[in-house]
Amino acid sequence: MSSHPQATEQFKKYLSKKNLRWTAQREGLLDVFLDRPGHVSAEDLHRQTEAGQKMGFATVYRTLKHLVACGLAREVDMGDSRLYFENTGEKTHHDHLLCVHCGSVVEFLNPKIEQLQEKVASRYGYKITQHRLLLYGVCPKCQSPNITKSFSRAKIKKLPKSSAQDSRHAKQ
Amino acid sequence: MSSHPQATEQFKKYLSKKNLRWTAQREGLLDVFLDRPGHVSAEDLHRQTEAGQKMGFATVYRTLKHLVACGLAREVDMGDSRLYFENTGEKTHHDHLLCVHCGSVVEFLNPKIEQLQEKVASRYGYKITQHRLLLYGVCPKCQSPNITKSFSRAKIKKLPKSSAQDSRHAKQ
DNA sequence: CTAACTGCAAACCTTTTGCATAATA
DNA sequence: TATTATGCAAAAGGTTTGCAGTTAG
Repeated sequence: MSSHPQATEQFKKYLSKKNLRWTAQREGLLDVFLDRPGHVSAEDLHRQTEAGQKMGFATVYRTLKHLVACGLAREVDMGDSRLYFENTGEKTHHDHLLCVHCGSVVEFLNPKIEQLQEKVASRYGYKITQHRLLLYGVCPKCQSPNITKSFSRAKIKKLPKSSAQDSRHAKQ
Repeated sequence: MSSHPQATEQFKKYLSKKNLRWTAQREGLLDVFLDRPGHVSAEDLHRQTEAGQKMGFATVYRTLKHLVACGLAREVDMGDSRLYFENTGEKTHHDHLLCVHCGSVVEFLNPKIEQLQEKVASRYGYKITQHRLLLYGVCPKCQSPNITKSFSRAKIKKLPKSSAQDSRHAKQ
Protein backbone atom coordinates (compact mmCIF):
# COMPACT_ATOMS: atom_id res chain seq x y z
CA MET A 1 0.00 0.00 0.00
CA SER A 2 1.36 3.31 1.05
CA SER A 3 4.56 4.19 2.80
CA HIS A 4 2.70 6.77 4.82
CA PRO A 5 -0.09 4.81 6.43
CA GLN A 6 -1.13 7.43 8.92
CA ALA A 7 -1.41 10.36 6.56
CA THR A 8 -3.00 8.12 3.97
CA GLU A 9 -5.67 7.15 6.44
CA GLN A 10 -6.28 10.76 7.30
CA PHE A 11 -6.72 11.63 3.66
CA LYS A 12 -8.98 8.68 2.97
CA LYS A 13 -11.14 9.56 5.91
CA TYR A 14 -11.42 13.15 4.72
CA LEU A 15 -12.31 12.02 1.23
CA SER A 16 -15.01 9.59 2.21
CA LYS A 17 -16.48 12.07 4.64
CA LYS A 18 -16.87 14.45 1.73
CA ASN A 19 -18.00 11.83 -0.71
CA LEU A 20 -14.84 12.17 -2.68
CA ARG A 21 -12.88 9.33 -4.15
CA TRP A 22 -9.61 7.65 -3.49
CA THR A 23 -7.86 7.49 -6.83
CA ALA A 24 -4.49 6.44 -8.14
CA GLN A 25 -3.59 10.07 -8.81
CA ARG A 26 -4.42 11.17 -5.32
CA GLU A 27 -2.45 8.33 -3.86
CA GLY A 28 0.53 9.02 -6.08
CA LEU A 29 0.57 12.71 -5.35
CA LEU A 30 0.19 12.16 -1.65
CA ASP A 31 3.15 9.82 -1.55
CA VAL A 32 5.39 12.12 -3.53
CA PHE A 33 4.32 15.03 -1.41
CA LEU A 34 4.98 13.29 1.88
CA ASP A 35 8.36 12.09 0.72
CA ARG A 36 9.54 15.56 -0.22
CA PRO A 37 10.93 17.57 2.64
CA GLY A 38 10.75 21.33 2.63
CA HIS A 39 8.84 23.50 0.23
CA VAL A 40 7.44 22.05 -2.92
CA SER A 41 5.86 23.83 -5.83
CA ALA A 42 3.00 22.46 -7.87
CA GLU A 43 5.41 22.17 -10.73
CA ASP A 44 7.80 20.00 -8.72
CA LEU A 45 5.00 17.74 -7.66
CA HIS A 46 3.71 17.49 -11.16
CA ARG A 47 7.10 16.55 -12.51
CA GLN A 48 7.69 13.92 -9.90
CA THR A 49 4.30 12.29 -9.94
CA GLU A 50 4.14 12.34 -13.70
CA ALA A 51 7.23 10.17 -13.76
CA GLY A 52 5.20 7.33 -12.27
CA GLN A 53 1.81 7.84 -13.86
CA LYS A 54 -0.32 10.12 -16.02
CA MET A 55 -0.90 13.30 -14.06
CA GLY A 56 -2.19 16.63 -15.27
CA PHE A 57 -1.50 20.00 -13.72
CA ALA A 58 -5.14 20.48 -12.97
CA THR A 59 -5.16 17.36 -10.88
CA VAL A 60 -2.10 18.48 -8.97
CA TYR A 61 -3.73 21.75 -8.04
CA ARG A 62 -7.07 20.18 -7.27
CA THR A 63 -5.50 17.54 -5.08
CA LEU A 64 -3.34 20.05 -3.26
CA LYS A 65 -6.46 21.97 -2.34
CA HIS A 66 -7.79 18.86 -0.70
CA LEU A 67 -4.54 18.20 1.11
CA VAL A 68 -4.66 21.69 2.53
CA ALA A 69 -8.31 21.32 3.41
CA CYS A 70 -7.74 18.14 5.38
CA GLY A 71 -4.71 19.54 7.17
CA LEU A 72 -1.97 17.47 5.60
CA ALA A 73 -0.46 20.35 3.66
CA ARG A 74 0.18 23.97 4.40
CA GLU A 75 0.53 26.69 1.81
CA VAL A 76 3.66 28.76 2.24
CA ASP A 77 4.58 32.09 0.76
CA MET A 78 8.19 32.33 -0.29
CA GLY A 79 7.84 35.79 -1.70
CA ASP A 80 7.73 34.94 -5.36
CA SER A 81 4.57 34.59 -7.35
CA ARG A 82 4.46 30.87 -7.03
CA LEU A 83 2.61 28.75 -4.49
CA TYR A 84 4.59 26.40 -2.31
CA PHE A 85 3.34 23.66 -0.07
CA GLU A 86 4.80 21.85 2.85
CA ASN A 87 3.96 18.78 4.84
CA THR A 88 2.32 19.85 8.07
CA GLY A 89 3.28 16.63 9.77
CA GLU A 90 6.93 17.29 9.24
CA LYS A 91 6.99 20.33 11.43
CA THR A 92 4.79 22.93 13.02
CA HIS A 93 4.39 26.55 12.10
CA HIS A 94 7.54 28.49 11.40
CA ASP A 95 8.74 31.48 9.43
CA HIS A 96 11.47 31.79 6.85
CA LEU A 97 14.78 33.51 6.42
CA LEU A 98 15.83 33.54 2.81
CA CYS A 99 19.17 34.34 1.21
CA VAL A 100 18.57 36.72 -1.67
CA HIS A 101 21.82 35.58 -3.25
CA CYS A 102 21.82 31.80 -3.22
CA GLY A 103 18.22 31.16 -2.24
CA SER A 104 18.98 29.03 0.78
CA VAL A 105 16.23 28.96 3.35
CA VAL A 106 16.37 28.84 7.12
CA GLU A 107 13.24 28.03 9.06
CA PHE A 108 12.80 29.58 12.44
CA LEU A 109 10.23 30.16 15.10
CA ASN A 110 10.52 32.99 17.54
CA PRO A 111 7.86 32.81 20.22
CA LYS A 112 8.43 36.40 21.23
CA ILE A 113 7.73 37.63 17.75
CA GLU A 114 4.59 35.52 17.65
CA GLN A 115 3.51 37.00 20.94
CA LEU A 116 4.14 40.54 19.83
CA GLN A 117 2.13 39.98 16.69
CA GLU A 118 -0.85 39.01 18.80
CA LYS A 119 -0.30 42.06 20.89
CA VAL A 120 -0.19 44.39 17.92
CA ALA A 121 -3.33 42.86 16.47
CA SER A 122 -5.27 43.07 19.69
CA ARG A 123 -4.27 46.69 20.07
CA TYR A 124 -6.33 47.34 16.95
CA GLY A 125 -9.05 44.95 17.99
CA TYR A 126 -8.17 42.38 15.36
CA LYS A 127 -8.29 38.65 15.88
CA ILE A 128 -5.39 37.09 14.02
CA THR A 129 -6.20 34.17 11.81
CA GLN A 130 -2.85 33.78 10.13
CA HIS A 131 0.39 35.58 9.44
CA ARG A 132 3.34 35.64 7.15
CA LEU A 133 6.81 36.66 8.11
CA LEU A 134 9.58 36.51 5.59
CA LEU A 135 13.08 37.81 6.22
CA TYR A 136 15.34 38.44 3.27
CA GLY A 137 19.05 38.72 3.74
CA VAL A 138 22.48 37.52 2.80
CA CYS A 139 23.58 34.24 4.29
CA PRO A 140 27.04 33.74 5.81
CA LYS A 141 28.42 31.92 2.78
CA CYS A 142 27.32 34.64 0.41
CA GLN A 143 28.86 37.29 2.60
CA SER A 144 32.37 35.98 2.00
CA PRO A 145 34.36 38.45 -0.14
CA ASN A 146 35.29 36.21 -3.05
CA ILE A 147 31.67 35.48 -3.79
CA THR A 148 30.30 38.89 -2.99
CA LYS A 149 31.48 40.58 -6.13
CA SER A 150 28.89 38.86 -8.28
CA PHE A 151 26.23 39.82 -5.83
CA SER A 152 24.31 42.90 -6.91
CA ARG A 153 20.64 42.71 -6.08
CA ALA A 154 19.01 39.38 -6.58
CA LYS A 155 15.46 39.16 -7.62
CA ILE A 156 12.92 38.69 -4.93
CA LYS A 157 9.75 38.59 -6.91
CA LYS A 158 9.64 36.37 -9.98
CA LEU A 159 12.10 33.60 -10.19
CA PRO A 160 12.88 31.71 -13.32
CA LYS A 161 11.01 28.46 -13.74
CA SER A 162 12.35 26.23 -11.01
CA SER A 163 14.98 23.83 -12.20
CA ALA A 164 14.60 20.10 -12.25
CA GLN A 165 16.85 19.79 -9.24
CA ASP A 166 15.09 22.55 -7.36
CA SER A 167 17.99 23.23 -5.08
CA ARG A 168 16.34 26.43 -3.97
CA HIS A 169 13.95 24.87 -1.56
CA ALA A 170 15.87 21.96 -0.29
CA LYS A 171 16.43 21.88 3.41
CA GLN A 172 19.84 22.92 4.49
CA MET B 1 5.24 72.43 -13.53
CA SER B 2 4.69 69.79 -10.96
CA SER B 3 2.91 69.84 -7.67
CA HIS B 4 5.70 67.75 -6.20
CA PRO B 5 8.82 69.74 -6.93
CA GLN B 6 11.12 67.83 -4.65
CA ALA B 7 10.28 64.34 -5.78
CA THR B 8 10.19 65.52 -9.36
CA GLU B 9 13.71 66.84 -9.02
CA GLN B 10 14.83 63.57 -7.52
CA PHE B 11 13.36 61.64 -10.39
CA LYS B 12 14.79 63.96 -13.01
CA LYS B 13 18.21 63.71 -11.45
CA TYR B 14 17.99 59.93 -11.45
CA LEU B 15 16.90 59.89 -15.06
CA SER B 16 19.59 62.15 -16.39
CA LYS B 17 22.24 60.32 -14.43
CA LYS B 18 21.16 57.16 -16.23
CA ASN B 19 20.74 58.79 -19.59
CA LEU B 20 17.02 58.30 -19.44
CA ARG B 21 14.45 60.83 -20.52
CA TRP B 22 11.93 63.01 -18.85
CA THR B 23 8.70 62.38 -20.71
CA ALA B 24 5.09 63.42 -20.40
CA GLN B 25 4.13 59.90 -19.35
CA ARG B 26 6.71 59.75 -16.61
CA GLU B 27 5.65 63.12 -15.33
CA GLY B 28 1.99 62.21 -15.39
CA LEU B 29 2.49 58.92 -13.64
CA LEU B 30 4.74 60.47 -11.02
CA ASP B 31 2.13 63.08 -10.18
CA VAL B 32 -0.69 60.59 -9.92
CA PHE B 33 1.46 58.30 -7.85
CA LEU B 34 2.53 60.98 -5.40
CA ASP B 35 -1.03 62.21 -4.99
CA ARG B 36 -2.34 58.78 -4.08
CA PRO B 37 -1.97 57.85 -0.45
CA GLY B 38 -1.65 54.26 0.65
CA HIS B 39 -1.14 51.29 -1.59
CA VAL B 40 -1.63 51.58 -5.28
CA SER B 41 -1.71 48.87 -7.86
CA ALA B 42 -0.40 49.23 -11.37
CA GLU B 43 -3.97 48.95 -12.52
CA ASP B 44 -5.06 51.91 -10.40
CA LEU B 45 -2.22 54.02 -11.68
CA HIS B 46 -2.95 53.08 -15.23
CA ARG B 47 -6.59 54.00 -14.88
CA GLN B 48 -5.86 57.35 -13.31
CA THR B 49 -3.06 58.44 -15.56
CA GLU B 50 -4.88 57.28 -18.64
CA ALA B 51 -7.65 59.74 -17.80
CA GLY B 52 -5.28 62.60 -18.52
CA GLN B 53 -3.18 61.22 -21.36
CA LYS B 54 -2.37 58.17 -23.44
CA MET B 55 -0.74 55.65 -21.18
CA GLY B 56 -0.11 51.97 -21.76
CA PHE B 57 0.27 49.30 -19.13
CA ALA B 58 3.78 48.62 -20.24
CA THR B 59 4.75 52.20 -19.53
CA VAL B 60 3.19 52.07 -16.10
CA TYR B 61 5.21 49.03 -15.16
CA ARG B 62 8.38 50.33 -16.74
CA THR B 63 8.06 53.66 -14.98
CA LEU B 64 7.27 52.06 -11.64
CA LYS B 65 10.49 50.12 -11.88
CA HIS B 66 12.34 53.40 -12.20
CA LEU B 67 10.48 54.95 -9.30
CA VAL B 68 11.48 52.04 -7.13
CA ALA B 69 15.04 52.18 -8.39
CA CYS B 70 15.42 55.83 -7.50
CA GLY B 71 13.85 55.41 -4.09
CA LEU B 72 10.58 57.25 -4.61
CA ALA B 73 8.43 54.15 -4.52
CA ARG B 74 8.44 51.01 -2.46
CA GLU B 75 6.95 47.72 -3.54
CA VAL B 76 4.59 46.26 -0.96
CA ASP B 77 3.23 42.77 -0.68
CA MET B 78 -0.38 42.62 0.35
CA GLY B 79 -0.58 38.88 0.10
CA ASP B 80 -2.47 38.61 -3.16
CA SER B 81 -0.85 38.03 -6.48
CA ARG B 82 -0.82 41.66 -7.41
CA LEU B 83 1.98 44.18 -7.00
CA TYR B 84 1.32 47.27 -4.92
CA PHE B 85 3.40 50.36 -4.57
CA GLU B 86 3.58 53.12 -2.06
CA ASN B 87 5.17 56.52 -1.83
CA THR B 88 8.31 56.25 0.27
CA GLY B 89 8.16 59.92 1.16
CA GLU B 90 4.77 59.58 2.73
CA LYS B 91 5.89 57.34 5.51
CA THR B 92 8.70 55.12 6.56
CA HIS B 93 8.77 51.38 6.75
CA HIS B 94 5.81 49.66 8.34
CA ASP B 95 3.98 46.37 8.28
CA HIS B 96 0.35 45.54 7.62
CA LEU B 97 -2.58 44.07 9.44
CA LEU B 98 -5.29 43.05 7.06
CA CYS B 99 -8.92 42.12 7.66
CA VAL B 100 -9.69 38.93 5.75
CA HIS B 101 -13.35 39.84 5.74
CA CYS B 102 -13.62 43.45 4.62
CA GLY B 103 -10.07 44.01 3.43
CA SER B 104 -9.36 47.02 5.61
CA VAL B 105 -5.71 47.60 6.29
CA VAL B 106 -3.95 48.87 9.38
CA GLU B 107 -0.35 49.94 9.15
CA PHE B 108 1.83 49.44 12.15
CA LEU B 109 5.42 49.46 13.21
CA ASN B 110 6.60 47.53 16.20
CA PRO B 111 10.22 48.28 17.01
CA LYS B 112 10.51 45.23 19.20
CA ILE B 113 9.47 42.95 16.39
CA GLU B 114 11.95 44.65 14.10
CA GLN B 115 14.65 44.15 16.70
CA LEU B 116 13.84 40.50 17.17
CA GLN B 117 13.96 39.95 13.44
CA GLU B 118 17.50 41.26 13.37
CA LYS B 119 18.35 39.04 16.27
CA VAL B 120 16.97 35.94 14.59
CA ALA B 121 18.81 36.73 11.40
CA SER B 122 22.12 37.34 13.11
CA ARG B 123 21.75 34.10 15.01
CA TYR B 124 22.05 32.39 11.63
CA GLY B 125 24.71 34.77 10.41
CA TYR B 126 22.39 36.46 7.91
CA LYS B 127 22.43 40.16 7.17
CA ILE B 128 18.86 41.29 6.65
CA THR B 129 18.20 43.33 3.56
CA GLN B 130 14.45 43.42 3.76
CA HIS B 131 11.48 41.77 5.35
CA ARG B 132 7.79 41.28 4.99
CA LEU B 133 5.36 40.88 7.80
CA LEU B 134 1.71 40.49 7.10
CA LEU B 135 -0.89 39.76 9.74
CA TYR B 136 -4.28 38.47 8.67
CA GLY B 137 -7.23 38.69 10.98
CA VAL B 138 -10.74 39.86 11.55
CA CYS B 139 -11.21 43.53 12.32
CA PRO B 140 -13.46 44.77 15.13
CA LYS B 141 -16.30 45.72 12.80
CA CYS B 142 -16.36 42.34 11.14
CA GLN B 143 -16.39 40.61 14.51
CA SER B 144 -19.80 42.02 15.36
CA PRO B 145 -22.44 39.25 15.38
CA ASN B 146 -24.85 40.62 12.79
CA ILE B 147 -22.15 40.72 10.17
CA THR B 148 -20.39 37.57 11.20
CA LYS B 149 -22.86 35.15 9.73
CA SER B 150 -21.84 35.91 6.18
CA PHE B 151 -18.25 35.46 7.15
CA SER B 152 -16.93 32.00 6.36
CA ARG B 153 -13.40 32.03 5.08
CA ALA B 154 -12.49 34.95 2.93
CA LYS B 155 -9.95 34.58 0.24
CA ILE B 156 -6.45 35.55 1.05
CA LYS B 157 -4.75 34.80 -2.17
CA LYS B 158 -6.40 36.10 -5.29
CA LEU B 159 -8.76 39.01 -4.94
CA PRO B 160 -11.22 40.10 -7.57
CA LYS B 161 -10.02 42.83 -9.85
CA SER B 162 -9.77 45.95 -7.73
CA SER B 163 -12.74 48.26 -8.06
CA ALA B 164 -12.60 51.75 -9.48
CA GLN B 165 -12.94 53.21 -6.02
CA ASP B 166 -10.38 50.87 -4.59
CA SER B 167 -11.64 51.16 -1.06
CA ARG B 168 -9.54 48.22 -0.11
CA HIS B 169 -6.33 50.06 0.15
CA ALA B 170 -7.48 53.43 1.29
CA LYS B 171 -6.05 54.60 4.55
CA GLN B 172 -8.35 54.21 7.43
C1' DC C 1 20.24 62.62 -35.75
C1' DT C 2 20.48 59.01 -32.56
C1' DA C 3 19.23 56.69 -28.67
C1' DA C 4 15.57 56.21 -25.63
C1' DC C 5 10.43 55.93 -25.12
C1' DT C 6 5.77 54.74 -26.29
C1' DG C 7 1.48 52.01 -27.31
C1' DC C 8 -0.02 47.92 -28.95
C1' DA C 9 -0.37 43.26 -29.08
C1' DA C 10 1.55 39.12 -28.28
C1' DA C 11 4.04 36.37 -25.00
C1' DC C 12 4.70 34.67 -20.35
C1' DC C 13 3.80 32.14 -16.01
C1' DT C 14 1.19 30.20 -12.74
C1' DT C 15 -3.34 28.79 -11.58
C1' DT C 16 -8.22 27.81 -12.82
C1' DT C 17 -12.09 26.19 -15.55
C1' DG C 18 -14.96 23.71 -19.12
C1' DC C 19 -15.72 19.63 -21.16
C1' DA C 20 -15.84 15.01 -22.86
C1' DT C 21 -14.12 10.70 -21.23
C1' DA C 22 -12.77 7.39 -17.58
C1' DA C 23 -13.20 5.37 -13.21
C1' DT C 24 -14.94 4.83 -8.29
C1' DA C 25 -18.38 3.54 -4.81
C1' DT D 1 -25.32 3.25 -12.57
C1' DA D 2 -24.77 7.65 -10.69
C1' DT D 3 -21.28 10.67 -9.56
C1' DT D 4 -16.98 12.18 -9.09
C1' DA D 5 -12.16 12.48 -11.29
C1' DT D 6 -9.18 12.98 -14.88
C1' DG D 7 -6.50 14.96 -18.87
C1' DC D 8 -6.48 18.22 -22.13
C1' DA D 9 -6.73 22.53 -23.81
C1' DA D 10 -8.32 26.92 -23.37
C1' DA D 11 -9.03 30.90 -20.24
C1' DA D 12 -7.74 33.90 -16.74
C1' DG D 13 -4.92 37.53 -14.45
C1' DG D 14 -1.10 40.07 -13.72
C1' DT D 15 3.30 41.28 -15.68
C1' DT D 16 6.81 41.46 -19.40
C1' DT D 17 8.64 41.78 -24.01
C1' DG D 18 9.14 42.63 -29.13
C1' DC D 19 8.45 45.83 -32.45
C1' DA D 20 7.62 49.71 -35.47
C1' DG D 21 6.76 54.26 -34.96
C1' DT D 22 7.60 58.67 -31.97
C1' DT D 23 10.17 61.92 -29.36
C1' DA D 24 13.63 63.91 -26.22
C1' DG D 25 18.22 65.70 -25.95
